[in-house]
Amino acid sequence: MRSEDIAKLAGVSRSTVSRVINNYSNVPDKTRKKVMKIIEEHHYEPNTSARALAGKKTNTIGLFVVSITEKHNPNRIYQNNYFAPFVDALLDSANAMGYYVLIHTVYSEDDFQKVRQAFQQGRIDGGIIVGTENNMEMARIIADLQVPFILIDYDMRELLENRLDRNNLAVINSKDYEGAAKAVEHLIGLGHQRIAFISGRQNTYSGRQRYEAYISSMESNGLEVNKDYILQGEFLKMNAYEEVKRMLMMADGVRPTAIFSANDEMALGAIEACKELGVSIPNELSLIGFDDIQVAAQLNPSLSSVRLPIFEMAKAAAHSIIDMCEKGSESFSMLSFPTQLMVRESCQRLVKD
Amino acid sequence: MRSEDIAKLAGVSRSTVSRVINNYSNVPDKTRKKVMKIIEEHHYEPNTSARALAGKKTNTIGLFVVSITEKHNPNRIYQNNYFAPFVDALLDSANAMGYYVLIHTVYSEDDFQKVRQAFQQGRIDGGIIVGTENNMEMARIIADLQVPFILIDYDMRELLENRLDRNNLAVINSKDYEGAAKAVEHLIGLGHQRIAFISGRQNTYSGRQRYEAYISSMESNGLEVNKDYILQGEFLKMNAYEEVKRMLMMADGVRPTAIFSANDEMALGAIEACKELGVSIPNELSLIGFDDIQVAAQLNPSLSSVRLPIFEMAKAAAHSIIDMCEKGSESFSMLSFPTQLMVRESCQRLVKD
DNA sequence: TTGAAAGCGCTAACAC
DNA sequence: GTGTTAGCGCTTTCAA
Repeated sequence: MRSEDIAKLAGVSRSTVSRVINNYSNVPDKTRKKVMKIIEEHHYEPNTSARALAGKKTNTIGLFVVSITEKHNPNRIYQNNYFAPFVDALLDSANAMGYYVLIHTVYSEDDFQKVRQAFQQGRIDGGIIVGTENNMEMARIIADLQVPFILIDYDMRELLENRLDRNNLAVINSKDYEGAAKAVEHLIGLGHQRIAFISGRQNTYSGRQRYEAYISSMESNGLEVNKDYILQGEFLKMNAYEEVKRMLMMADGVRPTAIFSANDEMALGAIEACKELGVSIPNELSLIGFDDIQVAAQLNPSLSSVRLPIFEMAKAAAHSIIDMCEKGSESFSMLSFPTQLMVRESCQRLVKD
Repeated sequence: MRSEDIAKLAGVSRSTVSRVINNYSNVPDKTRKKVMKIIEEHHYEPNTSARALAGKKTNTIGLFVVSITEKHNPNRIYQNNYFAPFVDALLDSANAMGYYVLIHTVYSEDDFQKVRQAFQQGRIDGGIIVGTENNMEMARIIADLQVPFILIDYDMRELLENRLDRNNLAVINSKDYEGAAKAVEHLIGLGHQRIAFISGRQNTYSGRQRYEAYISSMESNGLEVNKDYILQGEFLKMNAYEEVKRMLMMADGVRPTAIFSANDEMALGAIEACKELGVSIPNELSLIGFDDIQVAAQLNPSLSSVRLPIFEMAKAAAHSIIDMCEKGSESFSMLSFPTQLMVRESCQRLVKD
């Protein structure tokens, strides 16, 4: 069934059918109704390719999930408690606004070509990029596309240094720095002074932010930053487990009394290490994670963690990209969402002895 | 940059460019190379809409995630530990085969129109439907589309009764019945006789299968099926929590010694109820769940559970649908994947007293 | 082995 | 207001 068939049945021309479909004002109510009736009766759907070819939008946005370092991580990105809800909320919002979402994973630099391809092939009107790395090279390629795009969790400073604050480009971030600072301050408030930090990957914006917040919160409170207390966890549970175990076994006399982990996944590794060495949480060691993954609240003791407003971010991303697709954007924009410290059982006031 | 531009630069006609792009055999190596060079130099990508309009495939498959009963459940489908890895694996496989994936959620009967629309608008070559319900009405609509489609976890008997074993249609299931039977037999093997069951939604295939397996395993082992021991959990943690609490408080003298829960989510509810009532797992009560969600292994005590081969199913779905899109299918097909019982700490041999 | 030309289903500029 | 017509960028007969 094509628009011509509808036209014939309704006794009008294809142009009129097109005008009805596209809600043009210059068609009288009577004609509109007549045409709509036929359309509905026959479940007619205009062919998207033909519309796109004739200059219309595709009403499709691309979501590219970049996860290069995790290419060989069995615990892939959708298992990842950050991306799953992000994808969920994004689909919800986009679908509710009548948009389709094309999702593509990017597990290698090569895969990244898919982003460009999806545009050049005319598959999508705009795109969103979210991932475990925030590669400026990629950001530049995207910016050069001159097409609506949203970057999730990118470093504004780097973006500005590279003059990537272009039109049709937007950045949506969470306030990781603020969240991490809250976590460290909370521990300090409980009397802790020897606070260890399990670091994430430094090639991610959030990894760097959380690290910087730890350092500066310690320093601004006059606390010593002990290098032995800074563990390289790479955001991976396994690494954190090994590192925490090593630290607890080594620093026997002067163990830290608290750990701030740059994500919950690594906090789980820390918990395992503690269990193995018989170190009690929170009695002997307080622990705070980051991300507030689902398990956090279910653990025993439940894990304090910094919650990111993933849903709000995804919703904002959907609205923002669709807005840009439909109206274009005359400016660069940036949104930054606040975090929330979820205080649970894994932290305790330090008892002086 | 259009094919005509490439043609001019290469000194050939658009037809020849098209032949090169589509890998036709009747173009000499020399010409092919010449054209390819220009294409690569200019990062030319043929417009998908134009190709589709001219009769080619879109190389896009649709993934429809149906979750009608969960429309208002804050803990939506992607949080769902079943769908997240399914989506992950499907994307992986499809993308690796050069296919794009269009994902759409279906939260209402109305939304279901999107499935039909996606086809009629020419957005996708084939589709996969996965969800929390297995509605025969929907299956029929899909079958009538006469287009490559895969149904995940549908009841074959119902499908056959409705004569929906059509060409271009395939079903991929997990052996829930077998898995549930294994779980119950395991408990029986540990000496349990009073085994309670937390039931899932009966409007799902897996919900029914797990229920039936429980009943028949009990009966075939000569054990009494006590109606008070069959709890309506609806696959929801909250319901399970309430029901288990009610049962434990009521059936005080003759408490069950074991519980088989139709999913892990509900097992978590059971754990909470036990904790509250001071019932020790596994000392006083053994517990097995279903799905083997990520938390299961991390709980203390860790939760025994039946693992579904989600990844394998998703991979099979991707391969199968792409195969159907490319070659069509002259028959109906069905694949059924085995489950695996993960024995952990939440079950104990019954000590006779 | 190659090119010319028709056509896929739609939109939009133009004419009436 | 409405119809006619010329593309949009590609594939694919058909003819050479």
